[in-house]
Amino acid sequence: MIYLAEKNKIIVKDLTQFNIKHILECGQVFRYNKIYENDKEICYQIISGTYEAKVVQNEQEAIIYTRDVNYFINYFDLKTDYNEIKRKLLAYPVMKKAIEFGYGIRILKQQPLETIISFIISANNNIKRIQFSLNEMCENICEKINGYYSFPSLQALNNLTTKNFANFKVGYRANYLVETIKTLNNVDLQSYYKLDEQKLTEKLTSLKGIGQKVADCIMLFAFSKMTVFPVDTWIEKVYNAYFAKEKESNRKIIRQNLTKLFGNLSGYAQQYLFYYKREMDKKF
DNA sequence: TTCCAGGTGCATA
DNA sequence: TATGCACATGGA
Repeated sequence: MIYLAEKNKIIVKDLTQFNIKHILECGQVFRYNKIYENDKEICYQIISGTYEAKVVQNEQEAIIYTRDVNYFINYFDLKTDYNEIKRKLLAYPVMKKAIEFGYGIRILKQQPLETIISFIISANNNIKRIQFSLNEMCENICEKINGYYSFPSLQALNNLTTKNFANFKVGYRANYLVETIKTLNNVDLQSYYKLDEQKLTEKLTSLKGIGQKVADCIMLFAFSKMTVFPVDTWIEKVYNAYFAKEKESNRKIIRQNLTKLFGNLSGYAQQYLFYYKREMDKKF
C-alpha cells in the first residue's frame, strides 16, 4: 500500500510512484493550478467534477488534502502498483529515459462527461488554451463554492449555445460541443464502463468532434482502457524519432504498430512518452 | 507571414 | 476505404 488515508487527507509515502507535478502536467488533465512552489515543497489545487483537493508534496511525502478521501483514492488510482508497471515497460529500451523523466506519473480516473468535453476542445489546439477555455466555461456557468468552480453538470451544459462556447474561445469546436451535449442527454455514460474497447470506440466516435484520437484519450483517462494508444502530433514525433525505420505520417498505422508493441500497457507507455517528448522539446 | 497546437468532418474518387 | 482541404485562435 503506497498511501495512508485519514479523515480529511491522504498521505502518500512512496514518492517513487507518485509525483504530483508529473501527474498533473503530463497532459491528461486540464483543471489544476499550481498554488506555490519553493525549494522545500510544491502545492497544486486540482478540481475534478464537483470535487477538489490540494496536494502538497515535499521530499518525504505527498499529502492530498480533501473532503472526499475515497473519491481521490480512486481518482489517483492509488491502489495500483506503478512500480510493477514501470518494471514491465523497461523491457522496451526506448522507455528508459521517458520513465526516468516522468517516474511519478499515474493515469487518473477522470469523469466521463468532463473528459469528453475537455478532449473535444483539445483537438488541433494547445494545452494552454484548452485550460483557458475550460476555466472560462466553468467560471461562467458554475457558482464558486468553497473557493472553486466545479465542472458543470450535463443539465447546465445544455444551456450553452454555440455563441457561448465561441466566447470561451473554443473556435470551430463550438458547434461540435453543442451537438454532442444534445446527444448525451439520451446517453447513460455509466453504462459505458461495461463496454469493451471496440464497442466504446463506436459509441464515442459517433459523437460530434470525437475521432479515433480523442476517443482514445477518453477511453484512457476516463474509462481506464490501457490497450489504447492515442496518437497525436507529439506521439507522431516520438514514433518517428524512436520507433520508425522510415518516416511514417499515417497515424492509423502508427497506432497499430504501437498498440501491437505495448499491448495492455499501451496507455501507460503513451503517457510516459508524451510527457517526455513534449517537455524535452519545450526546453530546446 | 507562416507554422503549429493532445484532429475531425465532409466531399470526392 | 483513402485522400485532401477547411476549420478558430493566438503564440512563436
